[in-house]
Amino acid sequence: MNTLFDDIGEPLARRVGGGLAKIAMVMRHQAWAQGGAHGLTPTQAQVLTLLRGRGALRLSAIADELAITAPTASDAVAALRRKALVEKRRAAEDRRAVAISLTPSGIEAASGLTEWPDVLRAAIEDLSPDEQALLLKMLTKMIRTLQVQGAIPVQRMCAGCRHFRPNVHDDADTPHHCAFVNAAFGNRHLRLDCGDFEAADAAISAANWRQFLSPHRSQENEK
Amino acid sequence: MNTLFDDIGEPLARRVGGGLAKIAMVMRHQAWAQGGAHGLTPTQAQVLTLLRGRGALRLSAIADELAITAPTASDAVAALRRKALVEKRRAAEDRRAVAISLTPSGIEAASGLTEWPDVLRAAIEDLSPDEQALLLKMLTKMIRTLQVQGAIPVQRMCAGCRHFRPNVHDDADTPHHCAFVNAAFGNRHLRLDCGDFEAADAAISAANWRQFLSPHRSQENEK
DNA sequence: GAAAATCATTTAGGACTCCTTATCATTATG
DNA sequence: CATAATGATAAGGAGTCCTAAATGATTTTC
Repeated sequence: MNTLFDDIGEPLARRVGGGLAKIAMVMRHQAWAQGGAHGLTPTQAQVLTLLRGRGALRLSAIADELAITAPTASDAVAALRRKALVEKRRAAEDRRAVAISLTPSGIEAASGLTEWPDVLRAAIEDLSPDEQALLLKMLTKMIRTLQVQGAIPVQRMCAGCRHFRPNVHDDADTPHHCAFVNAAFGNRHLRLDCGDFEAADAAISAANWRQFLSPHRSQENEK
Repeated sequence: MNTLFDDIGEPLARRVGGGLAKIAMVMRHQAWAQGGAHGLTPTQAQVLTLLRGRGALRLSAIADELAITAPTASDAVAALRRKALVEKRRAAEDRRAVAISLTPSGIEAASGLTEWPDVLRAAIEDLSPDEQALLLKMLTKMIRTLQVQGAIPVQRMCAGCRHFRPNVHDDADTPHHCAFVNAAFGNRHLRLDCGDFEAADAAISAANWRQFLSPHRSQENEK
């Protein structure tokens, strides 16, 4: 079982990390190229995309979501305000805070951003649908781990959602269930940013997670 | 077969891309945090790591590998030279070019960089070994696609190497073969940066690739 | 209910990243 | 040999990203 290759070279996890780093490099490069066409930097484009999906946000929320410090976020937002793509208003509930939202031209700019750089899309679509579904599941796992570790803020994803019922159906194609829309779905449908997300409490979330990881519905089934 | 979820929301490839983007975000954030401890920026750390693995390089080679422009690479190298971590020498063969190499303190700094940020390593190691092997295979595919498209320079990876013989063994655990070390290996052993890499010519590379993608050794076996 | 602590954000300042365009040397090429 | 093409750098500008130190606004505490 063990081969020559198991004992030499870098450990598997490190090689996987190296591969992810290369993908990340391409994404960063693409982000510059794509944003440049619209006169936007990667960070600015990210802010726009974030606001498009989430509506008005605090500065601190933007900083958290993008894993940057508040001053950096403030810089980026100021640049966008200069370009009249966002506007700042004092928040009603907490008048220390500001609510940042897209202007009409910001909405337009953000929608133009949706188009993905072809190179990366091609690389993803080169994988079979099954592989893509599997990859999505693995990414979900990794992101969940990062979230639990506190490396990124809570994501609005199926894992961690109150409505998520992993591996409750016998159909191998669509084993999961979403209680919100009351429908079965599969790994290929897993979401990383769902508008209907509601955080589950810790105990449920942890139980769900175990259920998601190991599809063996041993005890449950016998009842 | 088709469910409600297939018709609403973003397409699978886009969600996968979104997941990769989140991972990329974490990596960038970690790169700042890790480099900061050594007084290095992410780009500088990348240059150091690259030189550690590859020895002396031209400036243009560094720029290509990191997917940045020559001026940017020049900036980063100049910053490293100021810190006495690299040295520049005119190349012997082409006196327009410079050969950039690590100084003793550069070697030391580069080896300190090897330690990965725990958060991401944990996220990868949270996947089962089988999943990691599968992920590595998918990353290999994606990187190969990017390489064929010209988005990144030729990588010194198994896919594309003269010594690679994909799916020639019946053993499901180690189906591939490396003619250089003359040993069987599996997906979990795939390399993205191998010192023994030698580029295969286009025809062989393409044939290998098809063989790698579809493990059905139909015709070959009957001979 | 005024002083103190806390919070959300901004300023200030510095090192770099990244780009485009332009300028040198040096090889190639016709 | 004169005209490309190439490898690297300079100049210049917008922006990223950080830490540390202000501002205001809002709670807390005595």
